[in-house]
Amino acid sequence: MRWTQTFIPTLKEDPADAQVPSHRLMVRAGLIRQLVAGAYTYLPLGFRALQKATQIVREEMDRAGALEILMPAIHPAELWQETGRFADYGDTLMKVRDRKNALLVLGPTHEEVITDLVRHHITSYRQLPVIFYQIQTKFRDEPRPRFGVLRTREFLMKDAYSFDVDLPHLNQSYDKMYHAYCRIFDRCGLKYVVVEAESGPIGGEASHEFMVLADTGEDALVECQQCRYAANLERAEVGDTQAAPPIGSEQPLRKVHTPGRTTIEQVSAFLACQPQQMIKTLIYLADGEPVAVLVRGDHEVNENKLRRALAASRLELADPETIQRVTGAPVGFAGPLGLRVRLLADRAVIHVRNGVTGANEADYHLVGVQPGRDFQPDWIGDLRIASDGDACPRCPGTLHLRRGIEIGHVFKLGTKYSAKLGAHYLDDKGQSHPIIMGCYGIGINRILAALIETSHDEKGIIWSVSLAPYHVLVLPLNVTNPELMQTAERLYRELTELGVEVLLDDRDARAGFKFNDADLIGLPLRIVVGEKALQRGEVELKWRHEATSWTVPVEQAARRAANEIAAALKRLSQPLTRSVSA
RNA sequence: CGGGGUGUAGCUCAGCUUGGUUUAGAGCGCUUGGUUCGGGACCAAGAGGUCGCCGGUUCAAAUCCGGCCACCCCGACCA
Repeated sequence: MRWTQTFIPTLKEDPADAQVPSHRLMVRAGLIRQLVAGAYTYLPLGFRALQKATQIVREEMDRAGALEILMPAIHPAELWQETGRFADYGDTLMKVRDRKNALLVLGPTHEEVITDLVRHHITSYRQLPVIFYQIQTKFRDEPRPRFGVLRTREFLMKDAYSFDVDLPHLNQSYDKMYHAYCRIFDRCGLKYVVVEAESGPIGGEASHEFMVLADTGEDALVECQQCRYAANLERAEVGDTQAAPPIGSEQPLRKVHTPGRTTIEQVSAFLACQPQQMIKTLIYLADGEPVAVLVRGDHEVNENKLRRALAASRLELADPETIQRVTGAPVGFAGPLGLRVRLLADRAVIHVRNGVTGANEADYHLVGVQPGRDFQPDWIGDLRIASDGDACPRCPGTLHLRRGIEIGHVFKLGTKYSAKLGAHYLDDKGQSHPIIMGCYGIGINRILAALIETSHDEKGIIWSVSLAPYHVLVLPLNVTNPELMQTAERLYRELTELGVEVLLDDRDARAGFKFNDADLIGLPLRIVVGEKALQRGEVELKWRHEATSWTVPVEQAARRAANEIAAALKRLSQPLTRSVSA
């Protein structure tokens, strides 16, 4: 492609509303333009990159044996009401009415639609297993679209759904998808972490997220530096912390007046103690029944863990009236001593010495509290949100808090949808069972944004060879010099014949201008055709990600460049074998 | 949905506080001509704006007031 024949509106200045690097650079490099909040047009360069990502995903899904289909974006609302998700999704569902005033949903995901297909057409174990996938535009009316292409209301997603006869077969399908995901992201040139994620009904390691580490990421995760443990913060387990050496001798229990001090900050400041010395007591309603939950003052309750520990389906913080009734004190003065409800404690609490906690009496706290001596929890375990520096649950290492961009998610669904929608199969004995499902998503747009987010410099984008809109930029320094242009055209022709994707910067512009645009759009390999080198019969090659260039005789240039590109692509598609935690 | 901010030329912004010398401006970009030509050149001449929308106040509104809309940020939310 010739630059003058395509449309690459580069910008010298940063767009005013772009905050994160990927957004800024995608706009400046002429990849995208916004239409409304959370919806972007992909311009030629951006669309080519998107197609590259799409094609890699498609090839690897096909390789894994998944079957590509295309489902509608408009769904009847009734189908969503059948699974209850019409209400669960709430305002995030985009809704439209047709001319008959029937309510339609713009699909945010396709469990309902695929399960509807399967319940009508798959009836026998002989038809299983099967994995369907599609690459299609999804719609979610996000409360807050942001960060350019990272969180939008309309986005391209690869979603796949597996159908199996039982859990062992589901695990096989899951592993297939997991490995396909590793291949996909390796080929894209992304550096990613696979983390355990909240798993829902099946439990165990039933869900993994693929994260690209970036400070601008919206997800928090922890990673162990010694072993391979990594988990979404919602999910992350915490190892048992060693007891801190007791400070001084064990003190007796004492009640102190703390008028109006109800928060950890207020009490710790008032009593001149550390938040980690305090025992925070929270009253929850688990399926309507009050329970008391203890965490250290500097920790937060992880409600997912609490829900599992209680085997509760509904969990909420108690209202002030309930707290008054259970503790005998207003909010802010609850403590574990003397409570008549079930008492659950996070492990860190039992290591506290000379602790501070509420006295279950307005305006009073207790100091010198010794867990074990002064109260005994009914249950002790991991209940808190992991924090930076916590102990790894798998090894003696330490957890580090990181931020990441979620680019993929694999999930064992079980029978959640097949049961509700009646997707059953008959086994070899004629018995009917709900089909066991898994679902597997990849945000295609996020692949591009995540790559740019983690692969750029102050000049612009640094594409991986596999996602780059073109492999090579041929840059003649002076288009009015026929000799330079003949050489540039020759390289363009030869490279194209060798299967290399080339962009020829045939604009009549100054060298510096063209160099800056070249760095901005970030094609992997640049070939400069200039007068000085050409007098020696040479052109100049340079990788975008490297600082130095080298020269090659004109006759060899195309072949050499083609070999470099081929080698780089091959390197990406022969990934290191990664250890799998599934 | 709560809190905050911004809407003026294709882009980035000034002008608004204190209404009228502003016939609405600058830089970048764009067009034409010339000089330049290996890291975002220079000179000259141009094209380009219902000042987000609706209403109000006023002799007079980009500027003051009210309503609405859009976009951005923080939070809540995110199978």
